[in-house]
Amino acid sequence: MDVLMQTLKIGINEKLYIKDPESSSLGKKIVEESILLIDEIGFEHFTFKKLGARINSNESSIYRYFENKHKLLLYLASWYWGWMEYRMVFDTNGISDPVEKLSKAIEVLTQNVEEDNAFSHINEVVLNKIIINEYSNSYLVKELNDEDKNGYFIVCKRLVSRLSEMIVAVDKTYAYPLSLASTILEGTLHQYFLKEHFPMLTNCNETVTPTHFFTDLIFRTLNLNVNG
Amino acid sequence: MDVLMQTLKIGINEKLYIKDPESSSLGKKIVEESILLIDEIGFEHFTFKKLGARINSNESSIYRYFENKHKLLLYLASWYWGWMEYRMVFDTNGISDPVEKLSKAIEVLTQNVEEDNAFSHINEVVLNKIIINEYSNSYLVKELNDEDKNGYFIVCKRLVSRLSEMIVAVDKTYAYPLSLASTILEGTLHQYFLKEHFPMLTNCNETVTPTHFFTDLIFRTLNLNVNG
DNA sequence: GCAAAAATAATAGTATTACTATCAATATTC
DNA sequence: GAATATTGATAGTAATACTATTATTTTTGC
Repeated sequence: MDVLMQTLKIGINEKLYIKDPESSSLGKKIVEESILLIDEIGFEHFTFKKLGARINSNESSIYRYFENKHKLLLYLASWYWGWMEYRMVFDTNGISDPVEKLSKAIEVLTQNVEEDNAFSHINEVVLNKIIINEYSNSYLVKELNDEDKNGYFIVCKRLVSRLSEMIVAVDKTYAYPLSLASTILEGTLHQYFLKEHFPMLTNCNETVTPTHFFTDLIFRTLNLNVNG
Repeated sequence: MDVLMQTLKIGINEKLYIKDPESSSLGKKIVEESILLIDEIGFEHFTFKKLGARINSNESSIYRYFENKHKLLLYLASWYWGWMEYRMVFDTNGISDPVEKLSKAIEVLTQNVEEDNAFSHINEVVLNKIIINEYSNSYLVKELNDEDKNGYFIVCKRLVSRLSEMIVAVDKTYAYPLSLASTILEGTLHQYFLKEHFPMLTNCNETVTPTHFFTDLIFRTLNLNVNG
């Protein structure tokens, strides 16, 4: 990432926070350390009290940024998908061949996540671990009404439709571009999860990556030659 | 289901319960009504106290069957996958053509769930809804040690490897049979979830089913003619 | 049909969670 | 330097996720 990018900010639905955590150093610390703490003890055991103790702040101060821990997880997930979208768009921008473009998009979306220094208070590698392990905790929620859901998951929706459009650009006759796109995104998280926790349920390992599997899958499905 | 089947029982890892719920009428009622209550209020808000009130029994009595609500969900998930496995084996048994066999297996695993009268105290339709909405709550758990995990998820593992073998039988050269099998199972749940909650992220709807999508996907991937 | 054993119910109690409310102490800014 | 905003400390509440104890009911073995 070059210097131009140092003021980049991933836009997040304002309903997800009470006070924008990007607007103060306490807010950034809340986001930064919540990622690490959720990774360490799991979302279920994560509490604002524990986070407060960890950052030498107070439970009540954290509540002034986020309504509850669930909204905080939604915030982190939103950030993650916004970041993925930005990288996908950035890395495929300028590629005119639709096949090459789709191939690159799949690569960005399925490859192992690495640190991005453009966002110093967020550890993308650990955030990725959280998303793999806890993402479904964020959307499996009876509480959310439909209006809110649409707001919270708009990033995800945009990412799926972008990918779906790239699929259509490669094969106009394919009947299930949205389903294929959402399967790739969810399936990638799942393959990484299995690789870590139930390796006998996947062919992914140190040498075979989810990128190999999904690139092959997409190219076979859309009747293209594999050039992954 | 014919009369022969009336004594069928889906085998479940004994570590998942303290006292076998199939062994008493209270136990069966716990299982039966927990499915309905989890569906109604969501797993997060489900408590043994509420369940006790609903079945006119006592919180403490339920604790004698299940250690906690999480183990109960694992029990239900185990039952579900055991039941899916049994139906898949049953319905594909005797089909000798590998392509036809795989096709039938995909159909059983991806189609809309219907009531199975062989198991009177379990509402399979509602159980399926729970699995779609709450399944990942069961395996996203830092608590489980590896030994236990292997015990709890053995059914799932068996189902994935059976499906994977059917894939290999159709195409010995395909490099990712396990990943494809696990993607189908998880992906099916996800497509049903999207169809219900985020219809703009999937092509599945009233007429296009996950069975269509996945049958097409598998047959294209394994270079076969679609005959779904 | 009755005693012993097992299962269930009722009640109480504890530590933790997920907050809300209030007020005091610090920073910030104008 | 006063006014304002932010953060911290403390207390309090209702609900959750249990455990323990004892009472009551049901089952079973003879």
